[in-house]
Amino acid sequence: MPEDAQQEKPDHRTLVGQKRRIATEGRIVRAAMKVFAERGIDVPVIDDFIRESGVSRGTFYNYFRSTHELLDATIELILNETNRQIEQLLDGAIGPAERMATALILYLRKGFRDRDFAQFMAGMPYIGDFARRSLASDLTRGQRAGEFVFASRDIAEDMVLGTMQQCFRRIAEGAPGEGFERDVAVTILRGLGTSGEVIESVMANLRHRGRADKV
Amino acid sequence: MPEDAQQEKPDHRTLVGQKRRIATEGRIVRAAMKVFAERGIDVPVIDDFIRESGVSRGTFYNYFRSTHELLDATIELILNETNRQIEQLLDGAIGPAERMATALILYLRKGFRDRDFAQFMAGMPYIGDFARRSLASDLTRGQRAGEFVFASRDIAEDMVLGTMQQCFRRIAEGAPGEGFERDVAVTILRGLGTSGEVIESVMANLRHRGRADKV
Amino acid sequence: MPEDAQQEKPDHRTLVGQKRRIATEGRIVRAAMKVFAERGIDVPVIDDFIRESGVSRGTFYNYFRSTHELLDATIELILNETNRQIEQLLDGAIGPAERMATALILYLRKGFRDRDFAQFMAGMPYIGDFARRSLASDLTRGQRAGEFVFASRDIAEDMVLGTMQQCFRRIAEGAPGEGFERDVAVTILRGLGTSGEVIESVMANLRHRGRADKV
Amino acid sequence: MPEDAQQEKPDHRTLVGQKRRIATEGRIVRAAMKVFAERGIDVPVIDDFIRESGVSRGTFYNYFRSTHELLDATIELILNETNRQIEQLLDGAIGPAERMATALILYLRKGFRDRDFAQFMAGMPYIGDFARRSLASDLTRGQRAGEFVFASRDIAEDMVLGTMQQCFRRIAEGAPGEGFERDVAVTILRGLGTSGEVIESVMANLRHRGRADKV
DNA sequence: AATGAATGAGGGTTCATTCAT
DNA sequence: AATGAATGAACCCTCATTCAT
Repeated sequence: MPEDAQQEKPDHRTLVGQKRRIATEGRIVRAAMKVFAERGIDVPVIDDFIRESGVSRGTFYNYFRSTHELLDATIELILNETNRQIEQLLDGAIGPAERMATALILYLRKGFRDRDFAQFMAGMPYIGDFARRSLASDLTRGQRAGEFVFASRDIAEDMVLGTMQQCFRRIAEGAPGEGFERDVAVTILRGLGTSGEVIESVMANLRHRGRADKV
Repeated sequence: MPEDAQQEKPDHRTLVGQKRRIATEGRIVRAAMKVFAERGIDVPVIDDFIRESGVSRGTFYNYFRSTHELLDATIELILNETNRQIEQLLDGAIGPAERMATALILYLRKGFRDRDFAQFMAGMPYIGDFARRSLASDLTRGQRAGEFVFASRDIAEDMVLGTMQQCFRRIAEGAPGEGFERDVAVTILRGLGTSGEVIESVMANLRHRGRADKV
Repeated sequence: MPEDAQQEKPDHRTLVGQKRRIATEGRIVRAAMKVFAERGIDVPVIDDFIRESGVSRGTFYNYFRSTHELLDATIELILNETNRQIEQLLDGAIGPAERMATALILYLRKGFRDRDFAQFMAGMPYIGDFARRSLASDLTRGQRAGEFVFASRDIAEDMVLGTMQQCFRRIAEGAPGEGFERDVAVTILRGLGTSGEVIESVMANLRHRGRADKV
Repeated sequence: MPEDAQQEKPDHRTLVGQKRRIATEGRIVRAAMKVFAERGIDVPVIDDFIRESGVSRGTFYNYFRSTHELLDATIELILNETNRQIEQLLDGAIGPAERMATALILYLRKGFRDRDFAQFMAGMPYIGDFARRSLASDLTRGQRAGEFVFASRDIAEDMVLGTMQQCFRRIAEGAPGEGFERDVAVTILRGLGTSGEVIESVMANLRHRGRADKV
């Protein structure tokens, strides 16, 4: 019966349409990260995004109604992706301080390999809000385990995030010297009140396991 | 009659003109700090500055040819002024760690008293460049004196500046709890590798001298 | 199986297709009347019509190539339908003045019952062109019969149409008082030069026959 | 003293500025009437107004923030001006019916002389709101004086305005025959219930006085 | 030196139209 | 016949900058 044929077709069309939608949205967001990294968050104009992504003006507006909406989507995508990658290498066997050091180092290394990423992280004022979510629980656990000693968790957060942001800026501007990311980790652990012995053992472990070479 | 004035006192005229120039420029820059604090550095438009300062469009352009030029002038003015105030309270009698702690605390307190200032400091990515100048020599002296122990002066700078910027953001968003600025100082000194004893004595001294209550 | 249907009943297929065509076109035009009524004739965009009718963009263009084409079709449909309904109640037994009064009243009553219709009639500048066709012969007959006395048939038309349009506007804006449509008919007949006696008898007849309560 | 000179100058500048503002606003509104007349109220775009008036985009927005705001200003200006002209010729010596007939005729004659004006009046749906103000009191007075006999003042208004609007349309489309405006006046007076004798005397008076030839 | 009306390039947004499925 | 993603021209609006006074 013709009616059956009618039933089937829409499904096929719908599926094809959905796939295309997702592909196009991805294309725009990928391009957006690069643009935001290169030009900051307030300066770029819609034209920059459509030029970089290769879609038309109209298509851009089919997906995002402002650069701000696009920025949110971009941050979400980039950080989720990175966190997923890093989380894979952070299995539960290690203590809070080592976990913290590893994560920081992996983040920075990603910045070394992908200059756009470093610049993106350096320039986003809103990243803090996103990052605090994952940071908070790590700080609490480290404090309970006695590996972190700080008077205020807020200030601890500020220190970690602020330092990381400045370091990303440095990476983006031109590669800092050998051992940079390890030194950053040591500095931050010190600021978190981790004892010298724990710091030494953590850093030694990292060297052995080589975990931090991935990502 | 104006004509007489013209004939008789060309000098007077010039002097008045010069005074007016300086006064008008000051008016614009004062207003600009508030505008930059409230709206960031990329968003505000010329109209915001002339509305806040009360001068006309044409007058604005007599003094600054772009918002960027105005931003530079504003940073210069604000930071010089603040540094001068703080320097008065930092006579040579004290050691590098205490000097560092005092300066940081005084900066933060200024943020507490003047929310615009805190927001301004939180939002300026370029402030780092300016601040590093004064920071560099302090770090070197502290390292020589053995009060700071860090592997990389670059990273030490990043940590100090990054942490401070995040803390200004927190101040701007809403007053943090009691003892905030002292805790920040302790956290930063730890990050700089200052030993626990030195930190304790520095913080105790601050309490006695009460220097940090000024500014 | 669809294939069978194809082989066996090409006629059936064509018929179904034609029926669907007509049904879809009707759906779009119905929706269009509402849209034109609510938003006027220049403001609505294609999106308004496809949203209201529930068809897709592509389908819309299968039927109408512009909103102007759609407007023409809509006017044609609405007025033809209304005229057919009214004509049924206007059998030849009555004289020109009574016929005119009845038609006007029936039109207005349709507006009372269907606010969209009233708004549509109030907002269409082109309706005049359409309505003049049916109006012209009535005016001529009334003049010959001596029930209408006017110097210019053009002006008589303008008066009838203009008054009706304003009255539809009033209906659309909020229901006018009791007896509105009868008063309108009297006013228009007066303007057409109908004598007081004829007007009275016409209006009395209307009351008796109750014809005007339909539609 | 120089200060005096300073005091004087701003005044002069201000005055010059104000004059220019008024002149420019007038230029835009004049052009707008033509554009609205030619293209209706929803179709024209900002470009049409700036092309016709010869000002720049930016200047347009210095005076009006939307075409709607411009339309309001235009209606206000055109109708006030016309009313003022007509009012001069309507001194208190004449009765309501004559006053009404004269005003209608003068309005229509203005349409004859200025085709843009006729088109403007024909196309403005909002003009009714404006015109009703002046119409209302005339109708009331005529009713009290026994020269108008109607059941509903609302409907009387609708009839006058609706008829006039259709007649302006006719004028705009191409000049109607000799005696058009007098016939319109007669038709409207009839619709208002004015007796045949009063209508005759009013129309005769108009012929004698010749008042209606002005404007 | 100060004023503010005028300017127009640049950027934001909408929407009629096409076309592969 | 029906669908809806993609397109880009056309429109809207802002705002840095100029310039006559």
